This record gives sequence, C-alpha cells and structure tokens, in this order.
Amino acid sequence: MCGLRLHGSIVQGIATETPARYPCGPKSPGASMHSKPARVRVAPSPTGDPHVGTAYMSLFDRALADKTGGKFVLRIEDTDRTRYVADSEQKIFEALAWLGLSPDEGPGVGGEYGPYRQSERLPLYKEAADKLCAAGKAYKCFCTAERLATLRKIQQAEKASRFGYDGLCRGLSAEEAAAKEAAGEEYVVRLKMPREGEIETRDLFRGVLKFDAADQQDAVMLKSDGFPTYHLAMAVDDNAMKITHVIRAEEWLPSTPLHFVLYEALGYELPVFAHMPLLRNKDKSKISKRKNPTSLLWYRDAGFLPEALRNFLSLMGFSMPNDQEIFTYEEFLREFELEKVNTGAPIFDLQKLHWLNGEYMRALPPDELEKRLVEYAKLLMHREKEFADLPEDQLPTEQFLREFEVKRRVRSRTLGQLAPELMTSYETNPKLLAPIIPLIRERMHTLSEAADYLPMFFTNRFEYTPDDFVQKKGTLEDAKKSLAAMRAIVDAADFNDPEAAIRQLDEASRAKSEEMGMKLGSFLGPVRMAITGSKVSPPLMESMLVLGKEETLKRMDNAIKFLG
RNA sequence: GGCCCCUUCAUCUAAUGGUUAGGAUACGGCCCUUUCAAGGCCGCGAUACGGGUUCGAGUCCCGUAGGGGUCACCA
Repeated sequence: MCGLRLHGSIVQGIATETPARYPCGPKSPGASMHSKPARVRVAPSPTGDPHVGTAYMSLFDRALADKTGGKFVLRIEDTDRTRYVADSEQKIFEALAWLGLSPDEGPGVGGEYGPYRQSERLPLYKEAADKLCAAGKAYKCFCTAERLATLRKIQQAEKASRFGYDGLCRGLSAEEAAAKEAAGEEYVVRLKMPREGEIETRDLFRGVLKFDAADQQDAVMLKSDGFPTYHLAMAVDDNAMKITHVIRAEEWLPSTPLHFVLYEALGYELPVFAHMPLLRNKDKSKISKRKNPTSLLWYRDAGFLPEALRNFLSLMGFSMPNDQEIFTYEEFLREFELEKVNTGAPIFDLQKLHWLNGEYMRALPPDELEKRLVEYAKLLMHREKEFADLPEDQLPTEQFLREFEVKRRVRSRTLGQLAPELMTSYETNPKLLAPIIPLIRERMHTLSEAADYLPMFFTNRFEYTPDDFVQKKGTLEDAKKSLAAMRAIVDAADFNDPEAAIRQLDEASRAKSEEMGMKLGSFLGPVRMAITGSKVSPPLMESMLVLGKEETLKRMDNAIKFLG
C-alpha cells in the first residue's frame, strides 16, 4: 500500500475502439472520448517557485494522459524575459518529480516535438506571425507604450465600457506601415479580431460559449523584442506538439474567443478546451502567496507527503464514488473522467490537507515512514536559512495557516539542526529509529512535526524550570516524591525484556501512585518532564525503554538534582 | 465599469425530477487513556433569493442577488 506507484500499467486495456468524439456540450456522454490517446501539456512560466496550481493542472493532465494511454508534455513558457528567474525551471522539474507527476516529454526528457522551451522556438512564432500578416489577418502596430498607457488612462477616467487597444494601426496602409518600419520604428504584431458578430467557443465543461466580437480587441501576437505573447506561442506550440486537450485554469476563459479566432486564422485544428476551476484562498479570491502557501517547495519543506498532496488536489473538483476520500493514484485513475470535474471554485483548505497527510503518514508501513523521515531530515540539513518560509512580513492572516507556519518555521530549524546528529547516529545504528516510529507517528500530521517529539531521544539537556515539574493541584514536594519513587521503580525494572519491563513499570507506578494518593497522571507528570523535557511526549514507559535504563536513570537523577 | 464564469453545511463534496438532502474536514460533547495524540460513538450544520415548468425541483427554465475571473508588448 505504500507505493502508490504512478502511471501504472492498469491503464492499458481501457482504451476502446470507439472513435474519438468531439465533446458536444457540458457533461456530454463522454466515456468514449477517452478512446483516443490524449496529448496534454502543462505550460508553466519560469518566473518563481513552482506553483501549486501547476501541480493541480499537471495532475489532471497526467490523469487524462494515463487514462487514454496518451502523453503528458511539459513546456516551458519563457517568453517574458523581464520576469525570467534562472533556477525556476529546475525547481519545476523537481517539484513535479516529487509529486510523481513527471512529464513524458519536456526539457531534459526529450520527445519528438521539441524543443520544449519557447525561447528555443522563436523562428516558429515569427513565421506564424509573418503568415498572419501576409494573409491580412494580423497587422503591425507602431503605437508606443506611452500612447497605450495614455489610452488606458483615458478609458479609465471616462469609465469606458470597453477597455483596450483602439485599433489605430489597423487602419494603416501597407505603404504607411512599410515607411514606419523602414524608419526603424518598433512595432508589435496584432491579430485582427472580427469587429462584429459573435465568436462561438466551446468548453468541455460549459459547452458552447458565445462572445460578442465588439468586446474583443486586437491582441498582441509578437512583441517588439521579437518574442511571442502567450497567445501566439500557445497556439503555435499546441498545434506543433499535437496537443489534443488544453486543460488550463479558468482565468483563461475570457481569452478563448481570441484563441478560437487565432486558431482559425492559422488554419489549425482546435483542441478540446477544458477550463479548470481556480484554486482559492479562504476569502474566495484566486490562490495567492500573500494568503496561502503557493510554492510546492513549501509543501515539501513543511513535511507534506507528495501522495497526500496529490490526493488532496484531486479532491478539488473531483470526487470518487462511495464518498471515498483517501485513494491511490491508481484508484483515482480508475474512476477519473475529465468531464466529471466540477466547475465550482474550491477553497484550498490547508487544515484538511493537514488531516489527510496525517492519515497518509499513519498508513505508511513504519519502515517506509522511517525512510521518509530520514529523507526529510536530509532535505533540511545544511539548509541554514534557505527554508521555504513564507515572507516574514506577509504571514497569512488566516488563523490555522498562520499558526501552522509559525510552528513550522521553528520545527524546520529544529530538525535542520538535529539532522547532522540524527544522520550520524542513524548511520552507525540503523535500528535507531525503528522503535521510535511507532511512538510518534500517531501524533504527527506532517513530517515537520517530528521536531516536537524526536529531539528528546538525542539530547538530555533540557531547559526546564522547577515550575514545570509542579502538577496541577500539586506542590514541588509532590513532584520530588514522585521522582524519587519512580526512580526506584525504574531501577528495579528489568529492561532486557521490553514487554515485561513496560508491564512492570506500568503496574508499579499505578500501585505507587495509588499508595501516594495521587492520580497516575499527576504522579507521572514530573517523571515525564525529567525524561522528555516536556509536558507533552510520546508514551512514557515506551520512551524509557528506547532510551535504556542507564539514560533513563541519568535523566531522573539530573532532575532530582536540579530540584534540589 | 464592460464581458464572462460560478453558486448544496464554515470548508471539500454526494444525491437517473421522488432520500428524514449523504459523507469528510473543522468545531462541540462523550468513551478510551499516562501527557499529547490517534481511535470509537454522538452532536452542530446547507440546497442564495424570487418566479415559473411539473403530481413532485437541490436537480429543468427565467430573473435577481452574491462571489470570482478578466479587460498588458505577464503568463
């Protein structure tokens, strides 16, 4: 159950002989749609940390590709040189691999439709733009950025119903345009949108969507630096890469009329457009890093398991039969149908992910969890201050998120510091963690929470105060008595037989606390503080066994001495 | 503001036009208990509103309201 392996072979055999059908409306009878292998893509731009929305799209892309025996393509949309971030591409690969959503084709992977970076495909876009101009379907626009800015300002001031480019250069004669170009004036290429009538588009979930042509504007295809805009690049590449389904976020819906016109102008066959709902902040606005962690690296650093995050993401907009909420990718795939996705806007609820992650951790075989913990410690080791923290000045205001992040920072650093020692000890004694795992795993929801329980097994230098030993309704004297009594019990126990020892410790402490007229909890409180340095800890007797008799006695003596 | 999309518990969601509107998270309570958890049981809690169509509407239609997205030489 641990593996949750991806893109398994179970998808084979699902394909049928039914010919592919163009979807004909919302919830169209669709099973047969999957008969033809789908080619899908995710197209992030390398402008920062890999985004949770990218993972969300990738999940459904991956699923459709796997379900139909198709291919999932990663394309890097690096056409904006001003926003380019050098290492972000690498991080995207890493994040997708971490989530088990690696592409079949893409930079570094290869594939027969490469290159998969748009910056390496510039001639293609130029060619397409030239073709459009030559056919009179696009034109060169020499308007300056200043003019456009002024135009926008006026439109805003006038509260115009229509914003956007006014089409000034559309009226330029060929001679005028040639003259400007010859004079060295910079220009962009704009697509000629129809001026009247309706533009009919189609969305897999929503069916036919009509837009008034008069509301459209002549969008830029090619920028003055020779790079394409998203619109042109997308059309050219999706066509060249034989993409069959464009699964993208709903924010693209308003530009679909432009895309339909563009596809027609280029003479391309239209893919299926499926606009997925936007992931939301708690206040329903589209997910943003000011209000929510959006970096996939944050989730990794916070100790979420990739399979849990993936499961959680699949819950956003999709639901399994029989109310099943926890499922493997294979199970998901078995039930997956793209047209079953909801279009309602789901709020990304970290609290539920937190719960789900806990479920996953507990479902992992102990040795697998151990492996994950060690990997996680390695990940945080030598990190110094390079944690994927949310920016200091913009902690989310939402309570659970904020509290989690505050604690997580401390935990990440605690584990990062503990990591070298942990790794060394682990290497010399590979059996070190095995007995600890069962004690801590049902207390954790994320790997980072190991920071709350693990350190006591590696250090006995605690920063407690005498007050920490005093129990509710008890005195310091009571605490000292408990410690003395328990020390004797521990001393008398035979640690060589763990099971017997625990029984012995348990029975003796019960008897003693009763004899002393104390509740067991109060009796053990000071002991817990002495042994673990905390009021909250894994089960006490089991912890003692892990520590060994000598260490246990030493800690009790330390505390007794400390209290005087 | 124009255009577009969306609307079942606080949140994620289920419900061939016929259910006491189901499940999960969160929250509250009880049980278990050695602290904290985990687990078990119970509880709280929704069809945005108004009109139609229909014997019957969460489900179909129209309107209203609310929310969101978008209107860049960013994607």
